[in-house]
Amino acid sequence: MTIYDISEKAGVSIATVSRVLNGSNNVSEKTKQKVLRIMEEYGYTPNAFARGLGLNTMKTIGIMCADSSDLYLAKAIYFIERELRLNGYDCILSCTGYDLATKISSMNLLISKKVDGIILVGSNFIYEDMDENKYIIDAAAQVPVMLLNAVLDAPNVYSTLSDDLASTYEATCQMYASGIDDILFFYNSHTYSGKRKMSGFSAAMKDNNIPADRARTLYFSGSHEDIPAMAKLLIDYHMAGNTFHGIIAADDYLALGAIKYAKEMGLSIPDDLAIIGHNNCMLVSCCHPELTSIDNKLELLCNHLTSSLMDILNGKETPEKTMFSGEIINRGTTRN
Amino acid sequence: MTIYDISEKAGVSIATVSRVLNGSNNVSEKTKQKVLRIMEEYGYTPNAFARGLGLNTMKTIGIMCADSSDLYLAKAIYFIERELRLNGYDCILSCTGYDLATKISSMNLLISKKVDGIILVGSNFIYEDMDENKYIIDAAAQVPVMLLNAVLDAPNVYSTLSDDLASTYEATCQMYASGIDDILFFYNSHTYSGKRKMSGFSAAMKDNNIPADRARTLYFSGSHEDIPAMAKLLIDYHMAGNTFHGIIAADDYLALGAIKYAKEMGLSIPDDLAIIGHNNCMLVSCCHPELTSIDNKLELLCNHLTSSLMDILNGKETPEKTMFSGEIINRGTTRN
DNA sequence: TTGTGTTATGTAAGCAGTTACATTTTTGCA
DNA sequence: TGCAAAAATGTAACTGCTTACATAACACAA
Repeated sequence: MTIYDISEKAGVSIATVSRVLNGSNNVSEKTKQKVLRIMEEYGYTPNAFARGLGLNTMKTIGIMCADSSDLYLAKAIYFIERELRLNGYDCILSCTGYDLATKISSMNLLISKKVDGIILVGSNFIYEDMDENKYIIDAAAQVPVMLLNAVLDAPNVYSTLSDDLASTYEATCQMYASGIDDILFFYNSHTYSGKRKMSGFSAAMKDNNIPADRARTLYFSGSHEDIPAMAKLLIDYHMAGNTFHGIIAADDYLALGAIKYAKEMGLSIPDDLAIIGHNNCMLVSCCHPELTSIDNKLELLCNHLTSSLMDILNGKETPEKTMFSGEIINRGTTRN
Repeated sequence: MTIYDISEKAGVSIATVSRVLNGSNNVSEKTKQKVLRIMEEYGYTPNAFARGLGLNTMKTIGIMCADSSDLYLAKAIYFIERELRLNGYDCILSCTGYDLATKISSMNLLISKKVDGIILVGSNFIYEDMDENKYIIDAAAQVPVMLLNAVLDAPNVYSTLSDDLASTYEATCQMYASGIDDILFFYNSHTYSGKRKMSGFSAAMKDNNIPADRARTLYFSGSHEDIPAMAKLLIDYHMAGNTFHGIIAADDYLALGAIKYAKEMGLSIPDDLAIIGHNNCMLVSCCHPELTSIDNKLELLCNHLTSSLMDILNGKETPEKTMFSGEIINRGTTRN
C-alpha cells in the first residue's frame, strides 16, 4: 500500500495525499477528510524509509551510554527516552562500554544511520587528552551532541550537568562540621565528573585547614556492581594503617561498599564511620541505616538536556552549558 | 557525497559502486580496491534512508520494555543490545510504562519505523485477556516478535523464558526442608512470570502438605523501587496477626523490602526470618546478610533470544519456545 | 461579465540507493 | 587463434515519498 494506491482510490493526486500526510493546510477540508478516510479504511502507513529519504530525517536521536545497567545511567536513559518520545522522537540506544574504539565505532554507526542528534549519557565519554575527544567533535560537525554531566568546549556540543564540585564541597564541610576531620574520598573514575567531585573534596579539606596527609583519597578500579570488592579494598586500606571516620563516596554503589566494609569490621554507622554517597538512587534505601546521598536532580538534568536538544533542532538558540546545583539528602549514615 | 560522485571519481558505474558497498562478489578485486580507496579518500558513507528504501530494512530491532530503570530489565536490555550490535543490528528502545494504550502506540510506532523485529522485555506485555494481546499478534503479522520471560501462543511470536515454576517450587521446598513451614509468598505482579512463580510456590506447599491457610501470599502494588513501602506493607501484614518465618520474594527488590522489615522489627536473619529472592541481581550483595536468590540465567536467556531472532531473520527454523532452568544461589538470608 | 487574487490540485523532478537484465570483457580450452 | 562460458560492468527501472512549479478552480469586486 503506497501513496499511489491511496491517491488512486481517493481520486486525487499523490501530492495531495502527501499534503494530507504532512498536515499542509493547502488542502480543502473535504478532500482532506476523503483522503483520511481512505487511509484509515486501507490501514495505510507511510513508508518511513521513503519519508526519511525525502525529508532527510527519521526523527531519531542516538543515545550512547557506557553501561545501561548502571542504575544511574539507566535512570537517565529512562528520563531522556520519555522526553524524546513526548516530542515525537525515537531513540537508538548504543551501549558502548568504556573502550574508546567502541565508542568511536558506535558513534559512526549512529551518524551513518542519520540520527538527528546524539546524547552522551555520562561523563566517561570525555577524555583528558583532547585528541581522544576528536570523535565527538567530528560527530558534532554533523549533528548536535548533548553531554550529560560532562563538558566539552566545541562547536555544536552542549552540556547539562550538576555542580558536582559545589555539592561535594558542601558535603565535605558538613561532615567536617559534624566532628570528623579524617575523611576519605572514595572514587572510581577519573572522568570529568569524578575529577570535579575530587576537587570539591580537596577544596573543602583545604578550606577547613586539614593538612593534605589527612585528606585521603582511595581509587576503586573494579566493576561498579562489585560491592564486596569495594568493601575488601577498604578493609585492605584500613589494614595498611590508614584511619578515617568519614567517607565521601563518588557514587552510591561505592557508598554501599563502604557500608559493607563497616559491617564486616564491626563499625557502627554513623558513630564510627559516617558515609555520604552521590546520586541519591534507589540504593539509598536498600541498606541499613539508610544512606545520606547527594541528589543531583537527574530528572531535571535530563529534561533540560532533552528540551535543549529540541530547541536546537528547531533552530532556537540554546546556552552551551547549563549547570544545576545538587542537594544533600541526609539519612542514617551521617550524624544528625 | 553520493554513489554517483564515487562512481564518477572511480571511473565506474553506480552499479559497481553499489556492488562494492554490498560486498557482492561479482566485482574484480582491482575495481573493488579502487572504489574502496575512493570511498575512503572522500569519507563517503552511504545514505541509510536510500539504502533502507532499496533493501526494505535498516537493520534495526525494536526493544520494548516497561521501565528501563528496573535493574533486571536494564540488565536484559544491556545483554540484548550487545548481542544485536555484534550481529550488525541497532536497536530502538521504547520504554512504555505499564499502560496498555502506551504499549500499543509504541508498538505501532516501531512498526511504522520498519524495524526488522520486536523484542518485548519482561512478562508484563502479555495480558490474561487474549483481546488485550491483539496488539502483539497484529505486530507479529508484520515482523517476528520475541518475548522474554513470557509466552504467547501465536504465529511469529517466540518465547525465551526461565522455568520460574520449577525454581520457585525448588526454593520453597528448600526453605521448608530447612524447618520453616509458614512461608509467605511476596509478589508484586500478576504477569505470566509472576503467576508461574506463585504456582510453583503453591504446588510446593501443597506437596509438603501445608494446609492452604498456612501458605500465605501478599501482594505489593507500589513502585519496584520503594523498599520502605514494601517493609511497611510487611509490618502491617504482620501486625494484622499473620505469622511467617520465611519469605519467598518474586524479585530481589521485594526481598530487600523483606530485609528492611526484619531490621525494623528487630528480627534476626535467617533465624527469625529466612528470605529468598528472585533474579540474583547486584542487589543481593547490597544488604546484610547477603541475599539468597534464584539466578535465572538472564544472560543466557538474552543471548538465546537474540540469536533466535537472528536465525528467524535469516530464514532458519527456530523453536517457538525455549525454557531454561534457574538455580538457587544460597547466601546469608537462608539457613545453611 | 470580466479580471484578479486566492486557494486547491496536479505534474514531474528530485532524494540516494538496489538490482534485473543487457552488454562487454576476460578466461580457459580445443 | 577462435569460441563458448564465466565474470565483470553498465543501463535503466524501481523503491515511496516530498516539493517546486505549473495549472486549474473558485471567490469577489468592478
